[in-house]
Amino acid sequence: MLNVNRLRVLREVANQGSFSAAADALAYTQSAVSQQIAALEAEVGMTLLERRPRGVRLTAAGRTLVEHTEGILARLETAETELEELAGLRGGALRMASFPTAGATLMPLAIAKFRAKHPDVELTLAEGEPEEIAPRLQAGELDLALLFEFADASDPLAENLTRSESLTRVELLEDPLYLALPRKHPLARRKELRLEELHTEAWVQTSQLSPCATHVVRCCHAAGFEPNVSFESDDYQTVQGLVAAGVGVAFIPELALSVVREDILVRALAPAPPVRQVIVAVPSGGRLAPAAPAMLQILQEAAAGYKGRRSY
Amino acid sequence: MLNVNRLRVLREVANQGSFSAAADALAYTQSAVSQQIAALEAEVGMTLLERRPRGVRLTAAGRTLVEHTEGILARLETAETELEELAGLRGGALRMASFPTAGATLMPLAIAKFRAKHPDVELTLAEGEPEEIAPRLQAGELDLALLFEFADASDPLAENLTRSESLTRVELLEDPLYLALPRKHPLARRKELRLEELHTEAWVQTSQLSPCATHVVRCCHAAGFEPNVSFESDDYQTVQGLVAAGVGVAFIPELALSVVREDILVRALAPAPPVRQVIVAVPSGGRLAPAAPAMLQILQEAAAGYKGRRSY
DNA sequence: ATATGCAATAAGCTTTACTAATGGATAGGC
DNA sequence: GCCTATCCATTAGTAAAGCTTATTGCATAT
Repeated sequence: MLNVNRLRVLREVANQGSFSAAADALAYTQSAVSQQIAALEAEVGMTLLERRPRGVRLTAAGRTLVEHTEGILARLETAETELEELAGLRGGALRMASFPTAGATLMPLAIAKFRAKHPDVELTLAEGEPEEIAPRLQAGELDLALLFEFADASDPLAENLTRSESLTRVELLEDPLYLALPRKHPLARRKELRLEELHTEAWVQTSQLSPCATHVVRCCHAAGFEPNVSFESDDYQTVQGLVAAGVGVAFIPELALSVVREDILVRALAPAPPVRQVIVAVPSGGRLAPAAPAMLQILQEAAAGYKGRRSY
Repeated sequence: MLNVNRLRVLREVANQGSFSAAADALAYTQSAVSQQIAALEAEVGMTLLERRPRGVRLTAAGRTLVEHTEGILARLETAETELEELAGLRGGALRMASFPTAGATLMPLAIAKFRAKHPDVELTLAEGEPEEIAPRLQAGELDLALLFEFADASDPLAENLTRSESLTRVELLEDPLYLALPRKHPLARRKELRLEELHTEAWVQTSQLSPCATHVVRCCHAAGFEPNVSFESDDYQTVQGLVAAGVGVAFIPELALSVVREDILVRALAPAPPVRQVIVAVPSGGRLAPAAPAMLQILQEAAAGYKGRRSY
């Protein structure tokens, strides 16, 4: 049986008029295209493309094959479309919310992917802290939420979520916290730091009662000191600015480190860094939005792209 | 894009009613089928088959997909058929000839494969020694011939073939010669033998003037002795019988060893075994039969299956 | 209870398919 | 006429896909 993916390559070459252009269009290398076409020609035992100085042209055999390829690919698309209709991904909406950091990193990626795959589902995204979002999900105002919680802590939100019968939680990603220091800080030359070594520092934090701030304080207590909080901001770009200005040091989660200012340094905490668990929550059972599983899958793929790329 | 081969697996499962049966039909293992279906279901994000105690049944989504699959595969076949028509493999005939050993081994395999792929080409096969066949090919009585020649020798046939403008030769396979001994022969315990050690033996050979016999004699001369030929037969089953009966020892090419009698032993010759080169000859250029390239390709595949399975 | 038929999973290996790097041919600029 | 840009082919190395073997688990029939 002819390999349909190779046929798709052939069609692209025919459309573009050259191997190189087809390679660009398919996000392949020219070599890959050349090899696929060579394999296809070997398979059918004839030349499909006439090589000419400024590209290629279809032979009679090639033309025949491309015509059928159009039909085959069209039919494949029809099949996919029908499946989407069955799955309810044709029309409808998906109301989402996420905590701010993910809203700036994971979600845009996932939304772009989802749009490409299911252009007819209307997506909306709200931002908010976990403690605001969870109730709205339970109330049916949202279809899918991106939350976080601290695994070790007796986090009341986490308790609520795990117990709740009406919500399903899926662990998406572990987001470790790193320490941000001014570039000139004396401890900055070390690759790893122990929390105890920072007991004399001034701290920049997220706002007083937020789970992140609470957790930072708890960590410091565990390390035997009370953090001296000099400033608070819920925007990690601001936090980076404050650290750079020498106002203090700060914990910043990896997801908020997609952009790191030149004038600060990021260091891992030894032995084990504190971690916040990023989770997706959706209503259980019947109240699950048709598009939710598809979005969940895409989120998991996007999250996989974030794993194992810690550079600090 | 959905993977068409997976769709084909799905269709087979739907037709057969169970993974295991589909696996048999496709010459896969049950595991492979299970994995392909699992991958397909992950891809579309829904269950395609309902698992039931005595096999599986299609879900609505599965049914949709199978219907389109039928169309897609049908179109693929149409494409292949049209290509065959273009290549002239629709109708027409291919007149072949081969030397006897290949006629009993390689050719049946190749013919079966070719028939499956191009059922409308009428195949004929004659048997004969290279020296009879080559002239008939040149005369246009044949479209494709399987010959052999001895590489080291100043083989007049080989000379003729390489020089001839009207024939194209393709090297197909190297067919090494082994030594056959009666099971009780004193030298039989050794794994490899040197030709010199056999100068006192009686020999069973192919008929006097055949290229094989000539070559054996030449080898013996090179090893410094004149073989004492006690018997001649052109049928290697007969040769095996004569060796078993203790009439003498014999050279037998690997291709003739697909069946080896229990009461003889086969040994390799050290340091390098004599080899006969199996080649395919076809008329050059315009006189090439349309079906010849396809058959050549199939022969090469069949020959690849013979390589590297020497067990002696 | 046990055997049987079927699917899922794990681990290992082979094959396929891609990338990167390089070579060779041809047309067009200068 | 030579240089250079533009293409395709080829080779080697690597990552991913796909297959096999072996094992497990489940449900029904004996």
